Amino acid sequence: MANSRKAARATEAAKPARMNRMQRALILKALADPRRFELLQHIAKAGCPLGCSQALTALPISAATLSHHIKELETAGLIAVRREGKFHYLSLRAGVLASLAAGLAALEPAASNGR
Amino acid sequence: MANSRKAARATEAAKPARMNRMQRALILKALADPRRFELLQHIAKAGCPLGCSQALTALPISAATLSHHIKELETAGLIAVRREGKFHYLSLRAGVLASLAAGLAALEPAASNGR
DNA sequence: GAATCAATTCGACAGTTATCGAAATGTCGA
DNA sequence: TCGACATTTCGATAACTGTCGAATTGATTC
Repeated sequence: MANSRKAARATEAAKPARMNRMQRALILKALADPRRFELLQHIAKAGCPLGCSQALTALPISAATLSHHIKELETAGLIAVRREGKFHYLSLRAGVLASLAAGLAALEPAASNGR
Repeated sequence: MANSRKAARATEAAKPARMNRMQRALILKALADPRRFELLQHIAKAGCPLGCSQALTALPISAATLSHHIKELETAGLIAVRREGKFHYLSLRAGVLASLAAGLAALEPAASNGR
């Protein structure tokens, strides 16, 4: 037991860590809502952390709903929220989407083999 | 000549075609349910097309529920159902998961790569 | 045709979720 | 402290979804 293989955290983004099914289900559920996906896209494209107000102007939803979606994305581990006084800034958490993508792609049987 | 991408149609699985957001939302929704994901995993692992009855013995759900999940996966375009007389066989549709995975991975800003 | 098995559809129910307005919390400047 | 602004929480509602048993459709065999 004691599989402590989590110490290699040097460069911080190139490792698609394996994720368990609970985590995966959370993430997929978070991504499955179109508004939430759109929000995530905005965060991803922004380059710098995105302010909530900017997100609010970019999406046709109320502040309450935005807050709800932010919480979902954060709970899923997809984004990080930096709270700085009055403002909150949203940014992608590196590696999570890559992990998921790797896991999904791995389901396919290598594609180009004959049958 | 300019469209050399179309010419590579022979082997037919190595190019992640772009998918629109409606399609993507459908697929993500289909994947977001744990049972459905498990079913998809079974189909993927099976190698040969999986019979409904086999799927039914592999999952702790009723036939009605299985049928519902199969329809969801099929509607999303994730699986193909070959109907052969009394029996139906489920198989992965190649390229769909890969497409989705590519799209998701592309959201991340390539992290530590010089690009 | 009748019986049988596989799969789907129907009708219903329980649990979840996206959404909003209103109220509350928290932060900052005057 | 007060007021203005950003964000969250609360309460409620409508819509959706997973689930099942029962009824149905469809194919095969007797």
